[in-house]
This record gives sequence, C-alpha cells and structure tokens, in this order.
Amino acid sequence: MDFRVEKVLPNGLGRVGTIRTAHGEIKTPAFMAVGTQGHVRFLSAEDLRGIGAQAMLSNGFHLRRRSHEIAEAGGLAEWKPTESFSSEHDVDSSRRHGRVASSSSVVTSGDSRKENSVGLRPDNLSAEPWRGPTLTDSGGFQVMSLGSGLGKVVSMEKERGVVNTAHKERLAQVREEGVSFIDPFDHEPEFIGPEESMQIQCRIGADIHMAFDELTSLADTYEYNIEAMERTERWALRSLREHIKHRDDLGYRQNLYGVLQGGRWEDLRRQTARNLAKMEVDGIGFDGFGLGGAFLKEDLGEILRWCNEELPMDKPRHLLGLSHPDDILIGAEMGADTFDCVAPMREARHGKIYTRDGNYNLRKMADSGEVLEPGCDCATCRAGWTRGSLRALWRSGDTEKKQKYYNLASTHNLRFIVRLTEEVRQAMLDDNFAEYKCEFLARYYAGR
RNA sequence: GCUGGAAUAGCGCAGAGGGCAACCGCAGCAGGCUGUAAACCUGCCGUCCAUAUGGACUUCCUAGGUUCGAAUCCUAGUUCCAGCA
Repeated sequence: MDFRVEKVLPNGLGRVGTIRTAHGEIKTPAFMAVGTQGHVRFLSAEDLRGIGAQAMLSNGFHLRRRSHEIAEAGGLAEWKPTESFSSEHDVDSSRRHGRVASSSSVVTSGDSRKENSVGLRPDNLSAEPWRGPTLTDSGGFQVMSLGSGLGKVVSMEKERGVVNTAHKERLAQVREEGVSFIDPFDHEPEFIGPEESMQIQCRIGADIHMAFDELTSLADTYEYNIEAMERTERWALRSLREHIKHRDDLGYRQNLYGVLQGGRWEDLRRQTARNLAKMEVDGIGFDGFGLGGAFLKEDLGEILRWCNEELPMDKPRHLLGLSHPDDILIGAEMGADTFDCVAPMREARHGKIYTRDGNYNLRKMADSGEVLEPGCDCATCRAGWTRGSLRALWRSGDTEKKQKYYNLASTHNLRFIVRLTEEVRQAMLDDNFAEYKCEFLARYYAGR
C-alpha cells in the first residue's frame, strides 16, 4: 500500500500523510463517511463529494449477499446501490411495534398504530456511484453488536453497569472457526469466518479491508480479552492468507489491515501490535492496521499510544468507529490516520446538531431563525436553512420532508467532522496542533 | 322533525361493571446514541406532597339513578355526525 508520511508531531506518533489507493488519494488525518450498505444514508455521492469526504466505509456483513453483484459492477467504488435492500425498516418496525390487532371487532380507519411501519421508503440513493476510495469492515463489529452487546448501546461511559447479553439470547455465537449469526433482518442462520469475510470483501472490492476480528465489550474480563485477542490474531493470519489469494481479483490492488484488540490492557495491546506487525504469509504482511475495541473515553489516548508505539511508522492506521471531536483530536495526536463513525449522521437524524460551540438539540429550536451554525461552510448552512425550518421538516410526519431533513442535517454534521480533520491536518502542517487542539476543545466544551 | 351513531386527558384514539388516573400514537419535557438490528431508544407527561417505594385529591359531555363498586349499565338533557323527511 502506498502510504507517505509527510510530517510527524513532536510526540513521534501523530502524523500527516497520504494514502494512495486504486480509486484515489486520502489525505490524512481523514474521516471516512460510513455507508454500511454501500451508500451513506440520505447522502448521494455528489453530496459526499461536496462535503469533502475522501472515503467511504461499508460493511461486508451487510453487503455479503450482494457481493457478487458488486463484483460484476467492478467493485464497490463503481457500484450503484439499487432499491432492493433488505427492507430493513419494515421488518424492524413491525418487529418492534408489531402487536396483535386490537381485539375490538370494529376496525377503525384512523388507527394510526397499525400504520406505523407503512410508508417508509429506502434512503435517497445516489444517481451515480461513489467512485472514490473505499474501506470495508469485516463483520467483526457485528460479532459484538449482535453477540455479547446485543441490545446494548456501544458507549464510552464508565458509570452505567455494562453487562454482557446472555449466551442463549445472542444473535452471534463465537467459535474458533468463525461466528454463527442469526440475520437480524430475516432471522436466517448464517456463518462467517475469516475466509468467508475475506472472500466477501474481495468481491466487494474496497480499497482497504479489515481482517475478521472479535471486538470485546467493556464488560469482558482480562482473561476473556486474552482469549478473544489470541483468537483475533489466529483469525488475522487466516484472513491474510485468504486475502492474498483474492486481492487482485477485480483487476486492481486491494489492501488488508490487521485489527488490534486487547481491551484496556497495556500488555495485551503492545503484544498484539507486535504480533500483527510481524505477521506474514509468503513474505507478505498487512498493508495497515485497524485500531479496534471498546474504549472508555479517558483511556483512549493511552491505549492508542501503546498500540502505535509498537506499530511500524510507514503503515497507515485506522481508528475504528470513533468520531466525537475529542476522540478525533486525541486519535490524531496519538497516531491514528483515518477514522470512521456512524455518530455524525445518526445523531443528525436524531436531532443533534454539531457546532464549534458544542452541540444542541434541534427539538428546542422550533422558533429559531438562525442557520444551523453561523459561519459554517456546509451546503445546508450556505443555503441558509434555519434551525426552525429544519425542525419543521424533521417533525412534519411527511416522509419526503423528513428525508430532506436527514439529508440536510447529515450534510452539516458530516461536514463538521470532515472539516475538523482538515483543520487538524493543516494545524499539524503549520506546527500548531497543540494550540489548535486546546482552543478547539476549550470552545467546544465551554458549556460544560 | 324522525331514525341511527358518537361524546375519554393539548390532539387523535383504546377501554364496555372491580386489577383504571385510564392502552397506544402525536405533540410537549428531560436524557441518550461512537467499525449502524438506530427516520431510533429510555424516562416523565390530571393536580398536589415525596429523592423514591408511596400518599392525598379531582377526572372519561352534563345532571340524576342502579350497584358494595360506574369511563363502562339506566333515564333525561346538551352537542356533533350520518340517513330520511
């Protein structure tokens, strides 16, 4: 993988660089937009480019049944998602809201309860493919989110007592060979191991793939983290072996990152970093590394330091799944090059708007005539959309208006995070990262 | 004018003699969301006291009544809707 480091922070960890892929460059530090199903929800490829997103992260688990179709199209970058998604929302909302029809024999026409799951449409889909750099996750996150973390929020808060989901209730069960899933949408049983994940990812054909790993939860013990980490390393070797067989199948070079686990323990983190850094099959090692795990906020910087002090400087590192501004700042400082996260888009959909002066909830902005964030360079703010008018779209009950809201709000939050990484990069180049970080955080968290 | 039907918390609706201060949705209020089972989730949402378990009070159009007990049954009234004149 072509990765050039252009500048290193005085701490010897954080850096500015450029990753070159078959579908374009990524100037790091960079945030990748999450488009799990092959497109970012409610944002078109054109929107993404306008936002300045340099890469898109999708998920092999969610796209596994369409991988052949994607390969036919020439790979993820050239694939245009069509409407035949698993109708996630219909299945989901009928399960969650589904109830036996009222026992009354009279069916009233205005019973809105039964119409709840009706009228939902697929996300707005792009008129054209993304065509830029892409990354796919292996499905490793789903080992946790459908397994021990089923029904839980993946949180970095310490206080709430985190307890793992009981084994028999899980939709994912881990064995040495791989993981047996129950598909959360259609409830079909399925198996994915490292080989399957690599085959799927190589058909999807993203520029960067993740080795199949097991993410532990904050509730797991030291002993279990050793077990999961060692298994993740064995899976990493199997992933590498399988990846090498298929990495050129679509006519361009695909790259594989090995994923570090090890929870919050220094010995585990350093050990797995060293093991993965020297892991090879036929003289071929990983092209980069994924920094994985569930972190307590206060531990993040130190854990990343342990990992990155052991990893080679000349290979890129992707911090998996984090994007709150403080996480990005500490991540970049400690040597993470790329980031991804669902939070900017999901929180936008849920009404949380990011600004330099902290976040606010659009629910409380019914009467506001201000733009989302004065001075913001995102398309939504430049077009002059006010908080009140966006709130009205969001709460309208009209599907098309809501979709418009999701598009406009996602645009703003995503641009906010992308801009943050652009500024971090520039600050590093200008030798004032420390001041930039300090000022940004002081202002962002001033209200606390 | 006659004949049916309906009146339930801010709104839309459930409930058809005791588990009812009353389901659910919307609206409202307060939180949450980090490699997406997330256009979602949690809590509150008659009034008053209590951090809370809880307690007190006033409720299902109005007024009477039946009953140990009524949002639910009966009578009358009021208003609204539909059909017929």
